[in-house]
Amino acid sequence: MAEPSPVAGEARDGRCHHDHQVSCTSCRLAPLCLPLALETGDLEQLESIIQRGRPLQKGEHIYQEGQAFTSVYAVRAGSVKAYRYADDGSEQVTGFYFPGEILGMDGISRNRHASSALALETSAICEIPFERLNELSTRIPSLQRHFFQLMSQEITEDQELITLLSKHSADQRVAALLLSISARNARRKLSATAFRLPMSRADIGNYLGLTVETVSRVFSRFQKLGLLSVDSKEIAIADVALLRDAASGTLST
Amino acid sequence: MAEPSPVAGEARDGRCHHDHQVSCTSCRLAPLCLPLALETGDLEQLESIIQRGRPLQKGEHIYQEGQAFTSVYAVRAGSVKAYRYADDGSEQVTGFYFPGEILGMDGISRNRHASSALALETSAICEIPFERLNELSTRIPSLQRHFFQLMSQEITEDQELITLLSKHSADQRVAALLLSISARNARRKLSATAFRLPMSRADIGNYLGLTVETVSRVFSRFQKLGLLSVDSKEIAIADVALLRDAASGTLST
DNA sequence: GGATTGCTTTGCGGTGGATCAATAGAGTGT
DNA sequence: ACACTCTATTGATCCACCGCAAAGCAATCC
Repeated sequence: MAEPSPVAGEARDGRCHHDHQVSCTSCRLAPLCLPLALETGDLEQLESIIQRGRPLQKGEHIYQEGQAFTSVYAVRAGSVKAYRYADDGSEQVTGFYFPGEILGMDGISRNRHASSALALETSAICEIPFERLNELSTRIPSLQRHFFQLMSQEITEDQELITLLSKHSADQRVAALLLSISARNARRKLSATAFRLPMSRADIGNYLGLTVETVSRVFSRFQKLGLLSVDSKEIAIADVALLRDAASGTLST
Repeated sequence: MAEPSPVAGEARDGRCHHDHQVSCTSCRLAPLCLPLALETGDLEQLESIIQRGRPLQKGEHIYQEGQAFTSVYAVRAGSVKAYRYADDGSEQVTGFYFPGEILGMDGISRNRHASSALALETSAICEIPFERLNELSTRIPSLQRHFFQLMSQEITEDQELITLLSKHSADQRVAALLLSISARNARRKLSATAFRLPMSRADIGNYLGLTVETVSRVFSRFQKLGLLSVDSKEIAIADVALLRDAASGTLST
């Protein structure tokens, strides 16, 4: 069976159709640009339904579990933590979102958000009303496809996290998170080796199924082994190769 | 902000638009019926793109990781295990699928299946070519919506598994899986208290992030405590309340 | 039937990460 | 500068689960 061709006209060089950088913050479409192929007219329509909200302060919620679902959201600047409550009332962090990423798609199935999301720092978030996106999608097939892909990607990422939680050691989990953040930084043309973690150790531990203490210990050990240098939330990856070894479990010491 | 109204004409009583039971196997649309509201003409169109494949034997693959993505699949009879490979080559079970459920949606994002799926027993699987579904969705808005919902549901379920793996003990994980299977049986009008597990202990352990031995020990303990009776793969839930306690971690002994 | 193979159960010792506790540091407001 | 609070680090102990090993049991094949 023949392989399906990639979406026609898909942007390939990390620029959107406005010829903006992926991480551009002036274009309202920024978070959607990368894999999107649209006619100019369609593009204007899409742009018109995206609402640019006021900046959110650290700790402010974008939406909360159980709230009526109306929109998905795109991060334009800052960072976001998504979490849900387990039956025992404890918090479970389900993901971190950085500029150019979409969140809130777990609310579609029941017309109600299945998780909460809050800003980890002062952030700019775009609101994309889902009903209008839905209508637009029926008229613009490539947009429909794009959203199917975004949701599918979310599924894939969740499954990767499942694998991480199910099979990997504390070292591997922390290494994998750092590499993931590093890669996402690179995608935004930012430094892949030095960055600031916007979330607390507690959030990291919660996300990775570890305690704060274990996360802290792993950071200390990694520093001692020369994989990276840690200054509270400032991380500098010193040896990517070793860090990859740590992530795959093949680190010697 | 007003709450979005539910999809107009949505089936509410567990019957599809052919007035079949949810679990009907004679209707090719069975796995899609429950939440679907379509005009008769649309229904025929949808039915015409769904392909009924030959029965799969136990162990046969529906698709494999890395294969070109062309279709999603609906289970009509039997059961399916989905799994992916971790970087170290070990297997990670990401889900079990029963009649009326859809799988393969993780392949959409990269036009390539992100996981493999195989029949756990002799099974009937419908193939739904995604390109044709895509076209159809642009013409039938409620179908588009329905597929968004299915994918969103997959995300929610993955996140529930993440919570399970991250925060819960072996007892809680096993109890949760049994309750999930029980609930899915009930949805198909089958017994919620007595059923046969189609998957091996190894699969269960792999899915839940536990070893075979631990799974086996938990089954034995649950039996000793009178929560259920276990005869290899035949499970009979003896005390649902206690099992729920076990799932929430409030089991006394 | 007997042998082979694969799956499940049970026992026992080891260990990675949780838990408890104490300290140190960073951030915030006065 | 101070006190106060929140977050991070480090140490010591403990336990749930893993890993190995052996035995029991079921299905399949010759």
